[in-house]
Amino acid sequence: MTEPAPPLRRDAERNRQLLLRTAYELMASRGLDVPYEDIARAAGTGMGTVYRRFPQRQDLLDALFSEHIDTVIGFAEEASRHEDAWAGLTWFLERQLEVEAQSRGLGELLRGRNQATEVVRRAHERMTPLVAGLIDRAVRAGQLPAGATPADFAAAHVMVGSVMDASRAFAPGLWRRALRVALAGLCHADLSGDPPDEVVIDHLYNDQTK
Amino acid sequence: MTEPAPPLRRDAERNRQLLLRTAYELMASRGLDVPYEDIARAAGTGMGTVYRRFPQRQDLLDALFSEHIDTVIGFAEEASRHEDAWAGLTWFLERQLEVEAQSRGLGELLRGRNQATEVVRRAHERMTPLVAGLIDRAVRAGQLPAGATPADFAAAHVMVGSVMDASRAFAPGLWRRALRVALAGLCHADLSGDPPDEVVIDHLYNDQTK
DNA sequence: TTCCAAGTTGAAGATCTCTTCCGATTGAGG
DNA sequence: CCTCAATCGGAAGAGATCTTCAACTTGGAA
Repeated sequence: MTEPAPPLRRDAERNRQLLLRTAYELMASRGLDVPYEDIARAAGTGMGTVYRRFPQRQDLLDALFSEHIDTVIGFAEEASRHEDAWAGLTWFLERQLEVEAQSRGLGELLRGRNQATEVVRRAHERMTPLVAGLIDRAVRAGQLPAGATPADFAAAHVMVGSVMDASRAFAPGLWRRALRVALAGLCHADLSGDPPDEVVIDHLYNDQTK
Repeated sequence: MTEPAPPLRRDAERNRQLLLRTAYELMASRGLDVPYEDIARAAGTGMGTVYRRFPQRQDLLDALFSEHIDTVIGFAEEASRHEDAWAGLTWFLERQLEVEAQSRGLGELLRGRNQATEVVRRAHERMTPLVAGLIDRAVRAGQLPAGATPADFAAAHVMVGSVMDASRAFAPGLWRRALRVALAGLCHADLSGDPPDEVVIDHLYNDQTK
């Protein structure tokens, strides 16, 4: 299926790596919308080089973040094996947010504030059932109120992330306080009424309303 | 101080009102960043007319939203007179978010996702002490944990607002569930450690990091 | 009715970013 | 060393939005 992909020329491969490092740095601090021209200038190449290697921005995002996303998937898997379901859930959410705290761009990607990459979509497809399993266990254990859904954790993720984005510049640790609030809220709120539709979680993470 | 402001010619005043109505509608659904050209076209005027009446976007925003903002300030005042401090806080937050649910643009303004207008800044200066008073009372009444600050409510506001923005298109009522989570969280979270700096609340609402 | 200051319009220049493209350069096989 | 396909660089055209402005129109006072 996938083309054999002939190896790059030595100089091209060097530029590719350079561009990836440069783009990662820029997106970590400025978010995903860094203009190609800025990336090229910071890397000392021409724009054409960026476009040749990454014709679509998605190509760049995939190359940049797929390993980080795999890391997050790994967190979900490890969490799902946790004996204490609630501990697993909180551990997972905190790990994921810690990763996002390191890179504004990755946060935008994981929280769907931009067009979701196929890679991100698949990641969520992979993680949602694991989270759902943890939630079921936590509810049965009386750690979470009945009615809690994966969409509630997605919403909590978005909520804490919004505080992170709003405060990154002047209070980089404030999101942890917001996380405590969100987690305590999930435990104690009445979640019995109008359960979020199944598809809400997809929309929450994949909507392109900007 | 303020110029006597000579009355507008009849046709100009008519256009002004038309532009305000049109801009309000567009910003309610699309947010504050609607291009002037779109407003002009929708109102059936030329762009020059919009610029003549509202040379800065701030002028337009002030004219559009100041009365709504006064309404919200009124909510804060009414809430501060509530006998039950916690009930006052929840009532206020819910009223404010209901208003924002009606207008995406107003939400962006009140939550500082764009450059804060002077009007908005003053509104927060007005409301913060009222909220602080309610919080003090609620803490003394044992309704809130010690350590709760106005910044925590600002963060809750931002958090619920982010869910509102992310879900407006496909689940317009989802924010109420997020609000229940946030409020329950404020009641039950440990807020004793590292209290947010006094200025955090200003940054949260007024930062232009976009 | 006349007149002109106030008002209106939309083209046009400025910016910003995206995207393409072609002439110039270069790595690596022969 | 030679050759050429792969690669590079950056100018240039396109699209979006902002902002200004000169020519045209009109409300309303005299």
